[in-house]
Amino acid sequence: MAKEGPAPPLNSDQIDRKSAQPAYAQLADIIRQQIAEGIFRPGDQLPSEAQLCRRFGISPMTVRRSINLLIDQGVVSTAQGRGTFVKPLELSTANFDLQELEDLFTNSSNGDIKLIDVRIVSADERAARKLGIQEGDPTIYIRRLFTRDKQPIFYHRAYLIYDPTRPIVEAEMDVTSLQGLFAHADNALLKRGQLNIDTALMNPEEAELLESPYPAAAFLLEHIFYDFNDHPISWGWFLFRSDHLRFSTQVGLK
Amino acid sequence: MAKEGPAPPLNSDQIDRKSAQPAYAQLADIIRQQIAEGIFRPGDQLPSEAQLCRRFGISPMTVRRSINLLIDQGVVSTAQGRGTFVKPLELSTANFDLQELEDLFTNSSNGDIKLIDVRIVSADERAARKLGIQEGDPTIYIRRLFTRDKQPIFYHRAYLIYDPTRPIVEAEMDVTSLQGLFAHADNALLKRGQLNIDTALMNPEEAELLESPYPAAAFLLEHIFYDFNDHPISWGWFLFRSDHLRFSTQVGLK
DNA sequence: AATATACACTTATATAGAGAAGTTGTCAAG
DNA sequence: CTTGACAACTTCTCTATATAAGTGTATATT
Repeated sequence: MAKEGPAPPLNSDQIDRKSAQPAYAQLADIIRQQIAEGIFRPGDQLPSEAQLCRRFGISPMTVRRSINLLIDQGVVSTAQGRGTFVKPLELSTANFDLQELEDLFTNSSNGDIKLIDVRIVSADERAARKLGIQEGDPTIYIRRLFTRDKQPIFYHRAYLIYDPTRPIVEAEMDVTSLQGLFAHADNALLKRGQLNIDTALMNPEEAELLESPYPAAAFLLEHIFYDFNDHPISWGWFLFRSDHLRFSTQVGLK
Repeated sequence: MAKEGPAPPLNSDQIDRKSAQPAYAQLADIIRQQIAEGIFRPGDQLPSEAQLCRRFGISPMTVRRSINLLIDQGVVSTAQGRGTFVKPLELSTANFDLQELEDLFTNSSNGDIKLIDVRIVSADERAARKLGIQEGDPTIYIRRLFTRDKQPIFYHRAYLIYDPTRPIVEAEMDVTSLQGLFAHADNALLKRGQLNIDTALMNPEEAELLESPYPAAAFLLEHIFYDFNDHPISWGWFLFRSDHLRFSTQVGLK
Protein backbone atom coordinates (compact mmCIF):
# COMPACT_ATOMS: atom_id res chain seq x y z
CA MET A 1 0.00 0.00 0.00
CA ALA A 2 2.92 2.31 -0.73
CA LYS A 3 1.69 5.62 -2.11
CA GLU A 4 4.82 6.31 -4.03
CA GLY A 5 4.44 6.60 -7.74
CA PRO A 6 1.41 8.78 -8.38
CA ALA A 7 1.80 12.41 -7.43
CA PRO A 8 -0.75 13.59 -4.90
CA PRO A 9 -3.68 15.14 -6.75
CA LEU A 10 -3.05 18.58 -5.33
CA ASN A 11 -1.73 20.21 -8.46
CA SER A 12 -4.49 22.62 -9.30
CA ASP A 13 -3.42 25.36 -6.91
CA GLN A 14 -0.33 26.92 -5.48
CA ILE A 15 0.49 29.00 -2.46
CA ASP A 16 0.69 32.66 -3.39
CA ARG A 17 3.41 34.18 -1.23
CA LYS A 18 2.43 37.69 -2.18
CA SER A 19 -1.16 37.21 -1.11
CA ALA A 20 -2.44 38.98 1.95
CA GLN A 21 -3.84 35.66 3.09
CA PRO A 22 -1.26 33.71 5.07
CA ALA A 23 0.12 30.48 3.71
CA TYR A 24 -1.46 28.27 6.34
CA ALA A 25 -4.92 29.64 5.54
CA GLN A 26 -4.36 29.23 1.82
CA LEU A 27 -3.36 25.61 2.25
CA ALA A 28 -6.37 24.93 4.45
CA ASP A 29 -8.60 26.50 1.81
CA ILE A 30 -7.03 24.43 -0.94
CA ILE A 31 -7.54 21.18 0.94
CA ARG A 32 -11.08 22.13 1.91
CA GLN A 33 -11.77 22.98 -1.71
CA GLN A 34 -10.41 19.64 -2.91
CA ILE A 35 -12.68 17.86 -0.47
CA ALA A 36 -15.66 19.90 -1.56
CA GLU A 37 -14.92 18.99 -5.17
CA GLY A 38 -14.90 15.34 -4.26
CA ILE A 39 -11.22 14.83 -5.04
CA PHE A 40 -10.86 13.62 -1.49
CA ARG A 41 -13.91 11.78 -0.19
CA PRO A 42 -14.94 11.10 3.38
CA GLY A 43 -12.70 8.38 4.76
CA ASP A 44 -9.87 9.11 2.33
CA GLN A 45 -6.38 9.66 3.65
CA LEU A 46 -4.79 12.99 2.87
CA PRO A 47 -1.18 13.31 1.73
CA SER A 48 1.17 13.22 4.69
CA GLU A 49 2.50 16.39 6.18
CA ALA A 50 5.93 15.74 4.70
CA GLN A 51 4.38 15.32 1.26
CA LEU A 52 2.44 18.55 1.63
CA CYS A 53 5.64 20.34 2.64
CA ARG A 54 7.40 19.23 -0.53
CA ARG A 55 4.34 19.73 -2.70
CA PHE A 56 3.74 23.35 -1.65
CA GLY A 57 7.23 24.35 -0.61
CA ILE A 58 6.32 25.35 2.92
CA SER A 59 7.68 24.29 6.28
CA PRO A 60 6.26 21.56 8.52
CA MET A 61 4.93 23.96 11.15
CA THR A 62 2.90 25.80 8.54
CA VAL A 63 1.39 22.61 7.19
CA ARG A 64 0.72 21.58 10.76
CA ARG A 65 -1.18 24.77 11.39
CA SER A 66 -3.33 24.22 8.32
CA ILE A 67 -4.20 20.73 9.45
CA ASN A 68 -5.05 21.97 12.94
CA LEU A 69 -7.35 24.53 11.40
CA LEU A 70 -9.19 21.84 9.48
CA ILE A 71 -9.42 19.71 12.60
CA ASP A 72 -10.95 22.61 14.51
CA GLN A 73 -13.43 23.09 11.72
CA GLY A 74 -14.35 19.44 11.88
CA VAL A 75 -13.29 18.80 8.29
CA VAL A 76 -10.61 16.19 8.94
CA SER A 77 -9.37 14.05 11.80
CA THR A 78 -5.89 12.77 12.50
CA ALA A 79 -4.54 9.60 14.05
CA GLN A 80 -0.98 9.63 15.22
CA GLY A 81 1.09 7.15 13.30
CA ARG A 82 -1.60 6.54 10.72
CA GLY A 83 -2.46 9.67 8.90
CA THR A 84 -4.98 12.42 8.29
CA PHE A 85 -8.44 11.49 7.07
CA VAL A 86 -11.48 13.28 5.72
CA LYS A 87 -14.34 13.18 8.18
CA PRO A 88 -17.74 12.02 7.00
CA LEU A 89 -20.74 14.25 7.51
CA GLU A 90 -22.20 13.98 10.98
CA LEU A 91 -25.59 15.35 11.83
CA SER A 92 -24.69 15.72 15.48
CA THR A 93 -21.98 18.24 14.71
CA ALA A 94 -24.62 20.74 13.68
CA ASN A 95 -24.35 23.96 15.65
CA PHE A 96 -27.08 26.51 16.04
CA ASP A 97 -26.11 29.92 17.35
CA LEU A 98 -27.92 33.05 18.42
CA GLN A 99 -26.36 35.31 15.84
CA GLU A 100 -29.72 36.13 14.37
CA LEU A 101 -30.91 37.18 17.78
CA GLU A 102 -27.98 39.54 18.13
CA ASP A 103 -28.67 40.96 14.69
CA LEU A 104 -32.11 41.94 15.87
CA PHE A 105 -30.47 44.37 18.27
CA THR A 106 -27.44 45.63 16.44
CA ASN A 107 -28.87 45.96 12.94
CA SER A 108 -32.25 47.35 13.78
CA SER A 109 -32.37 51.02 14.49
CA ASN A 110 -36.12 50.78 14.35
CA GLY A 111 -36.22 48.32 17.22
CA ASP A 112 -37.79 49.34 20.48
CA ILE A 113 -38.04 47.91 23.96
CA LYS A 114 -41.24 48.63 25.79
CA LEU A 115 -41.14 48.15 29.54
CA ILE A 116 -44.36 46.51 30.63
CA ASP A 117 -43.62 46.03 34.29
CA VAL A 118 -40.79 46.52 36.80
CA ARG A 119 -41.26 45.91 40.48
CA ILE A 120 -39.88 44.18 43.51
CA VAL A 121 -41.53 40.85 44.23
CA SER A 122 -40.96 38.04 46.69
CA ALA A 123 -39.39 35.00 45.08
CA ASP A 124 -41.70 32.06 44.76
CA GLU A 125 -40.41 28.51 45.16
CA ARG A 126 -39.22 28.16 41.59
CA ALA A 127 -37.53 31.54 41.35
CA ALA A 128 -35.83 30.95 44.70
CA ARG A 129 -34.49 27.60 43.53
CA LYS A 130 -33.21 28.98 40.24
CA LEU A 131 -31.56 31.98 41.86
CA GLY A 132 -30.22 30.11 44.86
CA ILE A 133 -32.00 32.29 47.39
CA GLN A 134 -34.67 31.78 50.05
CA GLU A 135 -38.32 31.69 49.17
CA GLY A 136 -39.76 35.08 49.95
CA ASP A 137 -36.52 36.96 49.35
CA PRO A 138 -37.01 40.11 47.32
CA THR A 139 -36.22 40.08 43.61
CA ILE A 140 -36.52 42.60 40.82
CA TYR A 141 -39.11 41.40 38.35
CA ILE A 142 -39.04 42.75 34.82
CA ARG A 143 -41.37 42.24 31.89
CA ARG A 144 -40.78 43.84 28.55
CA LEU A 145 -41.62 43.60 24.90
CA PHE A 146 -39.24 44.05 22.00
CA THR A 147 -40.81 45.41 18.85
CA ARG A 148 -39.42 46.11 15.42
CA ASP A 149 -41.19 48.06 12.78
CA LYS A 150 -44.15 48.15 15.16
CA GLN A 151 -44.23 44.36 15.08
CA PRO A 152 -43.76 42.51 18.37
CA ILE A 153 -40.78 40.15 18.17
CA PHE A 154 -40.30 38.75 21.63
CA TYR A 155 -41.48 39.01 25.17
CA HIS A 156 -38.97 38.88 28.01
CA ARG A 157 -39.47 38.13 31.67
CA ALA A 158 -36.62 38.09 34.20
CA TYR A 159 -35.97 37.95 37.90
CA LEU A 160 -32.88 39.70 39.25
CA ILE A 161 -31.24 39.23 42.62
CA TYR A 162 -32.01 42.18 44.86
CA ASP A 163 -29.58 42.75 47.69
CA PRO A 164 -30.29 45.99 49.60
CA THR A 165 -27.14 45.68 51.72
CA ARG A 166 -24.93 45.83 48.67
CA PRO A 167 -26.67 48.07 46.21
CA ILE A 168 -24.86 47.25 43.00
CA VAL A 169 -27.50 49.06 41.09
CA GLU A 170 -25.29 50.05 38.27
CA ALA A 171 -24.13 46.52 37.70
CA GLU A 172 -27.66 45.27 37.82
CA MET A 173 -28.66 47.86 35.29
CA ASP A 174 -26.00 46.45 33.01
CA VAL A 175 -27.62 43.07 33.23
CA THR A 176 -30.95 44.71 32.85
CA SER A 177 -29.97 46.62 29.77
CA LEU A 178 -30.14 43.57 27.49
CA GLN A 179 -27.97 45.24 24.90
CA GLY A 180 -25.04 44.58 27.18
CA LEU A 181 -25.49 40.90 26.57
CA PHE A 182 -25.13 41.31 22.86
CA ALA A 183 -22.94 44.30 22.31
CA HIS A 184 -19.34 43.91 23.29
CA ALA A 185 -20.02 45.99 26.35
CA ASP A 186 -17.97 45.44 29.46
CA ASN A 187 -20.50 43.44 31.38
CA ALA A 188 -17.49 42.26 33.30
CA LEU A 189 -19.49 40.97 36.20
CA LEU A 190 -20.93 38.01 34.32
CA LYS A 191 -18.86 34.86 34.31
CA ARG A 192 -21.16 32.37 32.67
CA GLY A 193 -24.69 31.64 31.62
CA GLN A 194 -26.89 28.61 31.24
CA LEU A 195 -29.24 28.62 28.25
CA ASN A 196 -32.08 26.29 27.35
CA ILE A 197 -34.32 26.35 24.32
CA ASP A 198 -37.75 24.88 24.62
CA THR A 199 -41.04 25.13 22.82
CA ALA A 200 -44.22 26.29 24.45
CA LEU A 201 -47.81 27.05 23.74
CA MET A 202 -48.43 30.72 24.25
CA ASN A 203 -51.04 31.55 26.80
CA PRO A 204 -53.73 34.01 25.75
CA GLU A 205 -51.95 36.98 27.34
CA GLU A 206 -48.68 36.18 25.57
CA ALA A 207 -50.43 35.64 22.26
CA GLU A 208 -52.09 39.01 22.59
CA LEU A 209 -48.83 40.77 23.44
CA LEU A 210 -47.09 39.18 20.49
CA GLU A 211 -50.11 39.74 18.27
CA SER A 212 -50.10 36.09 17.43
CA PRO A 213 -53.00 33.82 16.57
CA TYR A 214 -54.11 31.60 19.38
CA PRO A 215 -53.24 28.85 19.99
CA ALA A 216 -49.69 29.08 18.62
CA ALA A 217 -46.30 27.55 19.31
CA ALA A 218 -43.31 29.66 20.30
CA PHE A 219 -39.65 29.37 21.16
CA LEU A 220 -38.83 29.73 24.82
CA LEU A 221 -35.22 30.70 25.57
CA GLU A 222 -34.49 30.35 29.26
CA HIS A 223 -31.37 31.92 30.76
CA ILE A 224 -29.58 32.01 34.08
CA PHE A 225 -26.51 34.21 34.44
CA TYR A 226 -23.86 33.80 37.13
CA ASP A 227 -21.29 36.18 38.58
CA PHE A 228 -17.66 35.36 39.28
CA ASN A 229 -18.62 33.84 42.62
CA ASP A 230 -20.85 31.40 40.75
CA HIS A 231 -23.92 32.98 42.29
CA PRO A 232 -26.92 33.43 40.02
CA ILE A 233 -27.65 37.04 39.15
CA SER A 234 -30.66 36.69 36.94
CA TRP A 235 -33.13 34.16 35.71
CA GLY A 236 -35.64 34.67 32.97
CA TRP A 237 -36.84 33.69 29.54
CA PHE A 238 -37.51 35.07 26.14
CA LEU A 239 -40.61 34.09 24.22
CA PHE A 240 -40.34 34.34 20.43
CA ARG A 241 -42.81 34.02 17.70
CA SER A 242 -41.08 31.36 15.66
CA ASP A 243 -41.73 33.22 12.44
CA HIS A 244 -39.47 36.00 13.72
CA LEU A 245 -36.56 33.91 14.92
CA ARG A 246 -35.30 30.83 13.17
CA PHE A 247 -32.38 28.57 13.97
CA SER A 248 -30.50 27.53 10.86
CA THR A 249 -27.16 25.95 10.21
CA GLN A 250 -25.16 23.93 7.77
CA VAL A 251 -23.23 20.73 8.22
CA GLY A 252 -20.47 19.74 5.89
CA LEU A 253 -18.63 21.87 3.36
CA LYS A 254 -19.54 25.02 1.51
CA MET B 1 1.01 53.18 31.84
CA ALA B 2 4.16 51.02 31.83
CA LYS B 3 3.44 47.56 33.25
CA GLU B 4 6.97 47.02 34.44
CA GLY B 5 7.44 46.61 38.14
CA PRO B 6 4.78 44.23 39.37
CA ALA B 7 5.23 40.62 38.33
CA PRO B 8 2.29 39.25 36.36
CA PRO B 9 -0.07 37.48 38.74
CA LEU B 10 0.45 34.09 37.16
CA ASN B 11 2.43 32.53 39.97
CA SER B 12 0.05 29.92 41.24
CA ASP B 13 0.84 27.28 38.64
CA GLN B 14 3.68 25.93 36.63
CA ILE B 15 4.05 23.92 33.47
CA ASP B 16 4.68 20.27 34.28
CA ARG B 17 7.01 18.97 31.61
CA LYS B 18 6.51 15.38 32.69
CA SER B 19 2.75 15.62 32.30
CA ALA B 20 1.05 13.77 29.50
CA GLN B 21 -0.77 17.00 28.72
CA PRO B 22 1.24 19.14 26.33
CA ALA B 23 2.65 22.44 27.47
CA TYR B 24 0.43 24.55 25.25
CA ALA B 25 -2.70 22.93 26.65
CA GLN B 26 -1.48 23.37 30.21
CA LEU B 27 -0.84 27.06 29.68
CA ALA B 28 -4.25 27.52 28.10
CA ASP B 29 -5.82 25.79 31.08
CA ILE B 30 -3.89 27.96 33.53
CA ILE B 31 -4.98 31.17 31.83
CA ARG B 32 -8.56 30.00 31.53
CA GLN B 33 -8.50 29.09 35.20
CA GLN B 34 -7.15 32.51 36.18
CA ILE B 35 -9.95 34.14 34.23
CA ALA B 36 -12.56 31.89 35.82
CA GLU B 37 -11.19 32.86 39.24
CA GLY B 38 -11.57 36.50 38.41
CA ILE B 39 -7.85 37.25 38.47
CA PHE B 40 -8.26 38.48 34.94
CA ARG B 41 -11.59 40.12 34.26
CA PRO B 42 -13.33 40.75 30.96
CA GLY B 43 -11.57 43.62 29.23
CA ASP B 44 -8.30 43.07 31.07
CA GLN B 45 -5.11 42.75 29.11
CA LEU B 46 -3.19 39.53 29.51
CA PRO B 47 0.59 39.49 29.92
CA SER B 48 2.28 39.72 26.54
CA GLU B 49 3.53 36.65 24.79
CA ALA B 50 7.12 37.53 25.62
CA GLN B 51 6.24 37.85 29.30
CA LEU B 52 4.50 34.49 29.26
CA CYS B 53 7.54 32.94 27.63
CA ARG B 54 9.80 34.14 30.42
CA ARG B 55 7.27 33.42 33.14
CA PHE B 56 6.72 29.78 32.16
CA GLY B 57 10.00 29.05 30.42
CA ILE B 58 8.52 28.01 27.11
CA SER B 59 9.11 29.19 23.58
CA PRO B 60 7.05 31.80 21.73
CA MET B 61 5.46 29.31 19.35
CA THR B 62 4.12 27.33 22.26
CA VAL B 63 2.67 30.39 23.94
CA ARG B 64 1.21 31.37 20.57
CA ARG B 65 -0.53 28.07 20.30
CA SER B 66 -2.07 28.45 23.74
CA ILE B 67 -3.39 31.86 22.84
CA ASN B 68 -4.79 30.58 19.58
CA LEU B 69 -6.57 27.85 21.49
CA LEU B 70 -8.18 30.42 23.76
CA ILE B 71 -9.15 32.53 20.77
CA ASP B 72 -10.83 29.53 19.14
CA GLN B 73 -12.70 28.89 22.36
CA GLY B 74 -13.85 32.48 22.43
CA VAL B 75 -12.16 33.21 25.74
CA VAL B 76 -9.82 35.97 24.62
CA SER B 77 -9.27 38.17 21.61
CA THR B 78 -6.08 39.67 20.27
CA ALA B 79 -5.29 42.94 18.59
CA GLN B 80 -2.05 43.19 16.71
CA GLY B 81 0.23 45.77 18.23
CA ARG B 82 -1.95 46.25 21.28
CA GLY B 83 -2.26 43.04 23.21
CA THR B 84 -4.43 40.12 24.23
CA PHE B 85 -7.66 40.81 26.10
CA VAL B 86 -10.25 38.82 27.97
CA LYS B 87 -13.52 38.71 26.09
CA PRO B 88 -16.70 39.65 27.91
CA LEU B 89 -19.59 37.24 27.92
CA GLU B 90 -21.65 37.38 24.74
CA LEU B 91 -25.04 35.83 24.49
CA SER B 92 -24.77 35.49 20.75
CA THR B 93 -21.83 33.12 21.01
CA ALA B 94 -24.10 30.48 22.48
CA ASN B 95 -24.03 27.28 20.46
CA PHE B 96 -26.63 24.58 20.55
CA ASP B 97 -25.75 21.21 19.07
CA LEU B 98 -27.55 17.98 18.32
CA GLN B 99 -25.43 15.82 20.57
CA GLU B 100 -28.43 14.84 22.61
CA LEU B 101 -30.15 13.70 19.46
CA GLU B 102 -27.21 11.50 18.59
CA ASP B 103 -27.21 10.06 22.10
CA LEU B 104 -30.75 8.91 21.53
CA PHE B 105 -29.46 6.57 18.86
CA THR B 106 -26.09 5.46 20.11
CA ASN B 107 -26.88 5.06 23.80
CA SER B 108 -30.28 3.50 23.56
CA SER B 109 -30.34 -0.21 22.88
CA ASN B 110 -34.02 -0.12 23.68
CA GLY B 111 -34.72 2.32 20.89
CA ASP B 112 -36.80 1.23 17.96
CA ILE B 113 -37.73 2.66 14.58
CA LYS B 114 -41.16 1.76 13.35
CA LEU B 115 -41.75 2.22 9.67
CA ILE B 116 -45.18 3.71 9.16
CA ASP B 117 -45.13 4.19 5.44
CA VAL B 118 -42.76 3.84 2.47
CA ARG B 119 -43.90 4.39 -1.05
CA ILE B 120 -43.17 6.18 -4.28
CA VAL B 121 -45.08 9.40 -4.68
CA SER B 122 -45.09 12.22 -7.17
CA ALA B 123 -43.42 15.34 -5.87
CA ASP B 124 -45.78 18.18 -5.14
CA GLU B 125 -44.78 21.78 -5.75
CA ARG B 126 -43.00 22.21 -2.42
CA ALA B 127 -41.11 18.91 -2.53
CA ALA B 128 -40.05 19.56 -6.12
CA ARG B 129 -38.74 22.98 -5.19
CA LYS B 130 -36.81 21.69 -2.17
CA LEU B 131 -35.31 18.76 -4.08
CA GLY B 132 -34.62 20.68 -7.25
CA ILE B 133 -36.71 18.41 -9.46
CA GLN B 134 -39.82 18.78 -11.58
CA GLU B 135 -43.27 18.69 -10.10
CA GLY B 136 -44.66 15.23 -10.59
CA ASP B 137 -41.27 13.52 -10.60
CA PRO B 138 -41.23 10.35 -8.53
CA THR B 139 -39.79 10.44 -5.01
CA ILE B 140 -39.48 7.92 -2.22
CA TYR B 141 -41.64 9.02 0.67
CA ILE B 142 -40.87 7.69 4.13
CA ARG B 143 -42.68 8.10 7.42
CA ARG B 144 -41.43 6.53 10.59
CA LEU B 145 -41.63 6.77 14.33
CA PHE B 146 -38.74 6.44 16.76
CA THR B 147 -39.67 5.02 20.12
CA ARG B 148 -37.66 4.39 23.24
CA ASP B 149 -38.85 2.34 26.15
CA LYS B 150 -42.17 2.12 24.30
CA GLN B 151 -42.43 5.92 24.43
CA PRO B 152 -42.62 7.77 21.11
CA ILE B 153 -39.79 10.27 20.80
CA PHE B 154 -39.99 11.69 17.33
CA TYR B 155 -41.75 11.36 14.05
CA HIS B 156 -39.82 11.58 10.83
CA ARG B 157 -40.97 12.29 7.32
CA ALA B 158 -38.64 12.45 4.33
CA TYR B 159 -38.64 12.60 0.58
CA LEU B 160 -35.77 10.99 -1.30
CA ILE B 161 -34.78 11.52 -4.89
CA TYR B 162 -35.80 8.55 -6.99
CA ASP B 163 -33.93 8.06 -10.23
CA PRO B 164 -34.87 4.80 -11.99
CA THR B 165 -32.20 5.20 -14.65
CA ARG B 166 -29.43 5.14 -12.09
CA PRO B 167 -30.60 2.85 -9.32
CA ILE B 168 -28.27 3.76 -6.48
CA VAL B 169 -30.46 1.85 -4.12
CA GLU B 170 -27.68 1.00 -1.73
CA ALA B 171 -26.61 4.58 -1.40
CA GLU B 172 -30.16 5.68 -0.88
CA MET B 173 -30.55 3.07 1.78
CA ASP B 174 -27.59 4.59 3.56
CA VAL B 175 -29.36 7.88 3.68
CA THR B 176 -32.49 6.11 4.65
CA SER B 177 -30.88 4.27 7.50
CA LEU B 178 -30.79 7.32 9.76
CA GLN B 179 -28.08 5.77 11.89
CA GLY B 180 -25.64 6.59 9.15
CA LEU B 181 -26.18 10.23 9.85
CA PHE B 182 -25.13 9.86 13.44
CA ALA B 183 -22.69 6.99 13.56
CA HIS B 184 -19.36 7.61 11.94
CA ALA B 185 -20.46 5.44 9.06
CA ASP B 186 -19.03 6.08 5.65
CA ASN B 187 -21.95 7.96 4.23
CA ALA B 188 -19.42 9.27 1.82
CA LEU B 189 -22.00 10.42 -0.67
CA LEU B 190 -23.22 13.30 1.45
CA LYS B 191 -21.37 16.55 1.08
CA ARG B 192 -23.44 18.92 3.12
CA GLY B 193 -26.77 19.48 4.77
CA GLN B 194 -29.02 22.40 5.55
CA LEU B 195 -30.79 22.29 8.92
CA ASN B 196 -33.54 24.49 10.31
CA ILE B 197 -35.21 24.35 13.68
CA ASP B 198 -38.72 25.66 13.98
CA THR B 199 -41.62 25.24 16.33
CA ALA B 200 -44.97 23.92 15.28
CA LEU B 201 -48.33 23.01 16.62
CA MET B 202 -48.84 19.30 16.19
CA ASN B 203 -51.83 18.34 14.15
CA PRO B 204 -54.17 15.74 15.65
CA GLU B 205 -52.55 12.86 13.78
CA GLU B 206 -49.08 13.82 14.95
CA ALA B 207 -50.22 14.28 18.50
CA GLU B 208 -51.74 10.84 18.45
CA LEU B 209 -48.59 9.24 17.06
CA LEU B 210 -46.45 10.94 19.67
CA GLU B 211 -48.98 10.23 22.39
CA SER B 212 -49.02 13.89 23.20
CA PRO B 213 -51.84 16.00 24.56
CA TYR B 214 -53.54 18.17 21.99
CA PRO B 215 -52.94 20.95 21.27
CA ALA B 216 -49.20 20.90 21.98
CA ALA B 217 -46.06 22.57 20.71
CA ALA B 218 -43.18 20.63 19.21
CA PHE B 219 -39.75 21.10 17.70
CA LEU B 220 -39.55 20.77 13.97
CA LEU B 221 -36.10 19.96 12.60
CA GLU B 222 -36.05 20.32 8.83
CA HIS B 223 -33.17 18.89 6.81
CA ILE B 224 -31.98 18.87 3.23
CA PHE B 225 -28.92 16.81 2.32
CA TYR B 226 -26.82 17.33 -0.77
CA ASP B 227 -24.43 15.09 -2.67
CA PHE B 228 -21.04 16.10 -4.03
CA ASN B 229 -22.65 17.52 -7.14
CA ASP B 230 -24.66 19.85 -4.90
CA HIS B 231 -27.85 18.11 -5.87
CA PRO B 232 -30.38 17.53 -3.10
CA ILE B 233 -30.74 13.90 -2.11
CA SER B 234 -33.32 14.11 0.59
CA TRP B 235 -35.66 16.55 2.25
CA GLY B 236 -37.63 15.92 5.39
CA TRP B 237 -38.23 16.85 8.95
CA PHE B 238 -38.24 15.47 12.43
CA LEU B 239 -41.00 16.32 14.85
CA PHE B 240 -40.05 16.10 18.54
CA ARG B 241 -41.99 16.29 21.68
CA SER B 242 -40.07 19.05 23.38
CA ASP B 243 -40.04 17.17 26.68
CA HIS B 244 -37.90 14.51 24.97
CA LEU B 245 -35.38 16.72 23.31
CA ARG B 246 -33.98 19.87 24.81
CA PHE B 247 -31.37 22.26 23.52
CA SER B 248 -29.02 23.40 26.26
CA THR B 249 -25.72 25.16 26.31
CA GLN B 250 -23.40 27.28 28.39
CA VAL B 251 -21.77 30.57 27.59
CA GLY B 252 -18.69 31.74 29.40
CA LEU B 253 -16.30 29.73 31.54
CA LYS B 254 -16.71 26.53 33.46
C1' DA C 1 2.01 74.78 18.63
C1' DA C 2 1.60 71.38 15.17
C1' DT C 3 3.66 67.84 12.59
C1' DA C 4 6.86 64.31 11.44
C1' DT C 5 10.10 60.82 12.82
C1' DA C 6 12.12 57.25 15.55
C1' DC C 7 11.74 53.82 18.87
C1' DA C 8 9.84 50.45 21.91
C1' DC C 9 6.45 47.78 22.49
C1' DT C 10 2.75 44.43 20.80
C1' DT C 11 0.88 40.33 17.88
C1' DA C 12 1.28 37.64 13.27
C1' DT C 13 3.55 34.66 10.24
C1' DA C 14 7.02 31.61 8.79
C1' DT C 15 11.41 28.84 8.76
C1' DA C 16 14.26 24.72 9.70
C1' DG C 17 14.88 21.64 12.28
C1' DA C 18 14.78 17.93 16.58
C1' DG C 19 12.96 14.30 19.13
C1' DA C 20 8.87 11.66 20.95
C1' DA C 21 5.36 8.50 20.13
C1' DG C 22 2.02 5.66 17.58
C1' DT C 23 1.24 2.44 13.41
C1' DT C 24 2.22 -0.74 9.84
C1' DG C 25 4.65 -3.88 7.06
C1' DT C 26 8.86 -6.76 6.41
C1' DC C 27 11.77 -10.25 7.51
C1' DA C 28 14.21 -13.44 10.19
C1' DA C 29 14.07 -16.63 14.09
C1' DG C 30 11.62 -19.89 16.57
C1' DC D 1 2.56 -20.74 11.13
C1' DT D 2 3.55 -17.66 14.82
C1' DT D 3 6.36 -14.46 17.19
C1' DG D 4 9.47 -10.64 17.74
C1' DA D 5 12.74 -7.25 16.21
C1' DC D 6 13.24 -3.68 13.22
C1' DA D 7 12.71 -0.15 9.76
C1' DA D 8 9.93 3.11 7.74
C1' DC D 9 6.38 5.58 7.87
C1' DT D 10 2.91 8.65 10.21
C1' DT D 11 1.40 12.61 13.47
C1' DC D 12 2.63 15.32 17.73
C1' DT D 13 5.22 18.56 20.40
C1' DC D 14 8.58 21.97 21.00
C1' DT D 15 12.73 24.93 20.35
C1' DA D 16 15.00 28.97 18.69
C1' DT D 17 14.93 32.35 15.60
C1' DA D 18 13.66 35.68 11.92
C1' DT D 19 10.80 38.96 9.73
C1' DA D 20 6.66 41.61 9.11
C1' DA D 21 3.29 44.65 10.66
C1' DG D 22 0.25 47.35 13.81
C1' DT D 23 0.14 50.65 17.99
C1' DG D 24 1.46 54.13 21.06
C1' DT D 25 4.77 57.26 23.03
C1' DA D 26 8.47 60.14 23.32
C1' DT D 27 11.37 63.16 20.78
C1' DA D 28 12.92 66.07 17.23
C1' DT D 29 11.74 69.10 13.55
C1' DT D 30 9.25 72.52 11.31
